Amino acid sequence: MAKLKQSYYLNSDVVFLARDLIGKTLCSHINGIHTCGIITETEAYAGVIDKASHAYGGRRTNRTETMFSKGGVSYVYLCYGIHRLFNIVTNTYNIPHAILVRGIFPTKGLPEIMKRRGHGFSDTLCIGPGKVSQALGIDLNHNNLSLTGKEIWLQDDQVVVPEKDIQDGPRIGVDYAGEDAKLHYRFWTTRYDLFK
DNA sequence: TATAAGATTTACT
DNA sequence: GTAAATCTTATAT
Repeated sequence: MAKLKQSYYLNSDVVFLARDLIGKTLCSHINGIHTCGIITETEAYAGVIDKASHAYGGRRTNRTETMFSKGGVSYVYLCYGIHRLFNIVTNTYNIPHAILVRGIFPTKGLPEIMKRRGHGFSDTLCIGPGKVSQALGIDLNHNNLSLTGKEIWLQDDQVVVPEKDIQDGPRIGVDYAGEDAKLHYRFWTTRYDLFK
């Protein structure tokens, strides 16, 4: 296994990274439980110029502060008062780019994942941003954590997803963002057979 | 100080 | 298909 280095997250092209993350492995080691999953779906949020981003126009609050950090940390926040959404902060200090992880394919600790989710296995067990966090045991305490640390990290398991099997389209749940809602900043694959 | 809306999921009809 | 759960932030009084 090869843990992704911090330099990987400093890339200034957040859309490129969102696509590149498809097929990478997201891991957590929380409360002594080790779980991993291959990323199957992401969305890019391009900071101050992106109406769908919390940081649009340079908005800076206690919540968005994390996104202004240097790339390579986690951004976890509460959505609808219930769900914890896990993001990967990219680019350099003061550039609030982030990538939302919307789906994973479980590869390690499946029993623990099912227990945390409270459901048996299904194709959609970990598909959906709130479900990903729940499956990996991520909560608000894991905001602003280094992604090269011991609790949460990403690694490259040399899984190759062919270009043609990565699809793109408009982001979900951001209709309020006007023209920016139409941008193809969402990437996903359905080739789960590659990960087995 | 108050109100509306949100990067969602789940259960029920 | 519709609604409920539930809380932070932003905008307005």
